[in-house]
Parts: sequence; structure tokens; C-alpha cells
Amino acid sequence: MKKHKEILSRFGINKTQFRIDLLSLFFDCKSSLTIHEIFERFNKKTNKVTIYRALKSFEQKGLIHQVPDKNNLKKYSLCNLDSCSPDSHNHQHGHFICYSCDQTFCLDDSIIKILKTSSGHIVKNYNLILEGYCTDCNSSQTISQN
Amino acid sequence: MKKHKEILSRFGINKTQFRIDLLSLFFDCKSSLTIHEIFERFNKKTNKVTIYRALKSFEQKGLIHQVPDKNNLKKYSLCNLDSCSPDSHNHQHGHFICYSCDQTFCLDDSIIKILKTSSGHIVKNYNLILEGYCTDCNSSQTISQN
DNA sequence: TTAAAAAACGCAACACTTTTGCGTTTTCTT
DNA sequence: AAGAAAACGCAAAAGTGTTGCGTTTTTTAA
Repeated sequence: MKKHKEILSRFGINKTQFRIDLLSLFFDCKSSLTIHEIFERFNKKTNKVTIYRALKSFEQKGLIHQVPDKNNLKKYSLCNLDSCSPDSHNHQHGHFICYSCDQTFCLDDSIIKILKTSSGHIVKNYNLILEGYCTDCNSSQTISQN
Repeated sequence: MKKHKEILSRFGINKTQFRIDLLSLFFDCKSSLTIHEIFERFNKKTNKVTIYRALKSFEQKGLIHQVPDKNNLKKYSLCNLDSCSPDSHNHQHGHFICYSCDQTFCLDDSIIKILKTSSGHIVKNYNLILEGYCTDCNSSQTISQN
């Protein structure tokens, strides 16, 4: 897609076929991706080193960011491309991890804003992980809820 | 300490010296521990395999739980030992840690309620660490605030 | 448009983290 | 106190991520 090429240019990344496809994959993906998932999506044809290097480059240039994972694998999510750049990554958000599908979702900014102002202290940094059942898993399955 | 031995018994873990000391360490530690930190705390004398196995055992029996970390390190925290068991882990941490005085403050229920309801998912557990300057330290010092 | 420079690529090897197998030691049960 | 079960240390393997290097592709600029 044209859009993806333009984004790569804007962020100073060379437009190789693989990197164009990788960016598309991130746009298609609602939550976050592991190296393994990416490898599978490319039918195991792309060298893993290439994937690692592309991810590192994307991250340094402000296209994607790391998200925490239950199983401690490295996962990546697309940044808000309006507010991120090589100079300033802005990830003022927490994460939600689903017990059922294992996906990691980025949480909205507004939650953090509320937290920061209502704690009564001067908040400089934070780490927020929510765990449970995501909307998709919860609606498609019968899960006991306390 | 007597208490720690009793807890190990209650959770079905053999009371070896290392596991008693490891549990003490978790009680002493306000926040969460990495494998590396544990290794250091035992002066690198305990085999890392032993640490890995103890952590796995503690986790399976419901003594500790993994805390995903922003920087993707594996970290472990003590569970609420009244409500955790091998079957169901229940850990809800909301804490504020002061950069200046190092104190940890428990966060108010109301903050947590907002957190749980506003994510759009079914939240079962959470881990929230806020860091910064507590009201006391902030009023007694001149600190640049953004 | 083309040639030099820069970036990205694949492969092999390396480094670090975590797990597994196994024989030995410690703890638990009775 | 003796047999069973759990935990231990060591060595090796498996898994995850990085580095070096020579080649190919993309970009830049004449």
C-alpha cells in the first residue's frame, strides 16, 4: 500500500519489500506481535536476523514499541505515529494482557492521566499491567467470573 | 524465621535452607525481584538452576507470581498468601514508590476501581507501580517537575 | 540514468537465559 | 531409623537475541 511506503520514508527507513510488508502486518494486527508470530506470518521464509534487525530499526525510528508479555517474550506494537519519532517515543499507557488469548493490548492514555492526578503524589514514572479476559475472549466464551 | 517455615509447609514446599532464605528475601523485598537480583543477594553461591526451580515451584504452589516488567525482564512478587493457591492466583498490587525517601505507599481503592472499570476488558488482576515524589518529600524539597 | 554510498539482507557463529537429565544429597513420612 | 519424595549441583541442551561479514538492494546526487 502507498501509505505504508510513505510512512517508512517519513521515519527514515528504506522501503524494502520485507519492511513494507512488516509495517502492513502491524497495521493489520489489533494488538501486539512476537518475533515468532512475525516469522510464521512470513511463512518462515524471512531470516530471523532480518526480522530482529527490522524490529530494532522500527523501534529506534519510533514506529513501534515493546510491550510486556506474560511469557516474557519480546512483543511489539505499533506506536501512535502522530506522536512518536526517533527522538521522542511517547508511550504513556498501560497494558492489558489476556489470560485466554495471551494478547497484549495497549491501554488508553486517559486511564493514566486519571491515575497520575488522583494518587496525591507527584508521579514521574509508572508501570501498569492489567490482566484478565479481553472483550473478544469474554464474549466468545463462557468464563466463570468472580 | 519460624513464620517462613510454616508458610512453606502450608504450601507444600520442602523446608530447605535455600527456600527458607528465598522466602525471607521476598518478604523483605517491597517490590519485585529478578533472577539476577536473587542470584546477587545469595552472593552468587547458589546454583542458578536451583533458583529457577525454586521460583517455578513457588509459583506453581501459589506463593509468588510473575510480574511483567516494562523492560521485559522476568520479575516475581509475593502473592497475597491468604488468597493464593496452586489453583487460583490473586494478586492486585497498587503502590506508589517515592524516589526520595524510598517508601512504598499503598494506593487507594478508589483509584483501583477506576482502573478496573475503564479498560473495557474484564480485569482479574493488576499490577500498578507509580513512582515519583511523595507529598512529604515534595513539600520539603525543591524538585523540578514537568 | 547511473555510479558511489548507505542501508538492508542471509548465513554462520556467538552470547545470554532458561530448561532438562541424571546421579547425589537433603527432607519428609511413618 | 529407613524408604520415598523433593531438592540439589553439574553438564548439556534448547530457546532467544546479537554480531561479523560478504552480498544485494535501495537511496542519493552528479
